[in-house]
Amino acid sequence: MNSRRASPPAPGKQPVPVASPWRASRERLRDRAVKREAVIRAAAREFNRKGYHNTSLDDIAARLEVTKPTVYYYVTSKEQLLFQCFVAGVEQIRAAFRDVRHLEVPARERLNAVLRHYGEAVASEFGWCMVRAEDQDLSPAMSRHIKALKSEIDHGIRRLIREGVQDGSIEPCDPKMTAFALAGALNWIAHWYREDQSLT
Amino acid sequence: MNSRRASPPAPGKQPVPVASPWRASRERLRDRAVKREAVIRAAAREFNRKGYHNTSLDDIAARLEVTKPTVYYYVTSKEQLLFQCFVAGVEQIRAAFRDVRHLEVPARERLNAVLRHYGEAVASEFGWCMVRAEDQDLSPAMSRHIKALKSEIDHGIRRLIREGVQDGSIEPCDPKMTAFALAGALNWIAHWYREDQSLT
DNA sequence: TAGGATAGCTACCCATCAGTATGGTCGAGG
DNA sequence: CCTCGACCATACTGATGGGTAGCTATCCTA
Repeated sequence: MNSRRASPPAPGKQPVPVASPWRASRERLRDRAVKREAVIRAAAREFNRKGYHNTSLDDIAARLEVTKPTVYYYVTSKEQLLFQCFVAGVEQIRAAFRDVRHLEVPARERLNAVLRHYGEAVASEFGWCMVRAEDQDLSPAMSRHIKALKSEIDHGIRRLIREGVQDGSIEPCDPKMTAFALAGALNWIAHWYREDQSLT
Repeated sequence: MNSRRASPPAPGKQPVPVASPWRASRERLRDRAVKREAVIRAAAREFNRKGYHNTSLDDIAARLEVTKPTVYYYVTSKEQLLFQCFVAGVEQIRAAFRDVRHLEVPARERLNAVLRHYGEAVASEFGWCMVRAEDQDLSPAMSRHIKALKSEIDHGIRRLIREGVQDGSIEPCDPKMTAFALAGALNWIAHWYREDQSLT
């Protein structure tokens, strides 16, 4: 459909507002990590736009103005690409938990802070990969890894709810179900990522 | 991977607990509609288990102990299959709205009834197709159709919330955001469809 | 009992796409 | 200069899977 192939004589006119660490072969950066991260971000953007299965590695490569083998130079498989996007998204939430851990405020406020970061992470470009990525698309090993990360976050929320109930800042409720409902409501944000309203 | 091909001499030993309207060629039913519905249900089950893109039409056919062209005898494409699953799921929720419309109880109770049916629909075998089906997987025409159906349900929930706020059975809130949160929390059920607890 | 309609199967086509073999280019160190 | 290695492109493979052509079997009707 869309013309790929960014040949040097004809640079094309693709809608690529995102800066690519490659640009011209002259100014190639040496830094592997930077480029690898750029690959993952580009993959997340494309997955976000078209879905995992509707995105080919050629698409991702074209978005970066390189070719598929270049992508494979930085990641080993498409599956790993999705996995890395997932981890990047989850890491934002884990960071939120760490930031809040040492605060000396009621659990209710800590929960609010975590949920706000949670919502922002879900609304970010990695949000799709976290929420809509099916574990069926991943190998059993990676699926287990992801389940563990998700479970860690879930239990973190439950713990904050329990603490909130204990210190009185949250009215009594079932932590398990409440955590499910909260996570569900926030995850749902990833389905209408259009505006950036923040709420809690 | 898995052996398909249900040849007449060797019926195989697939785990097919679900009754198939075909069984043996001797007792073939005449009823097109029944079989068509069976195809859609089988598709929904497989999509639910393995995801849309990880399910081939051969898988669905094998589950019914028929072959792929037979499936195509009842539906025109895989896309239409997903669409039909979607419609079947949404129809359950629309029915809930119709059932409740004429009740003479506070809006809060009507909302609760609708949400309960909503949750049950999401937890059903069509739940996945409603919640996790990406509109990217469908043609623009079908995508519009689905968006319209979703929007209808969303506005139905908002209307109930507004009415509840007016008659005092629901505390004041932003109907739009509240509807989003409720739908999100319930849709999230489709991600851990394991137990059948009911809650509101 | 011929003929048509229904319903299903075997065998195939072909587009897509993940992943790779191979070779070329550029910069740095000898 | 001249190689070595990092980096990237061209061009391929191989498999999967959506969709189809065409044959066959059964049943209903005239």
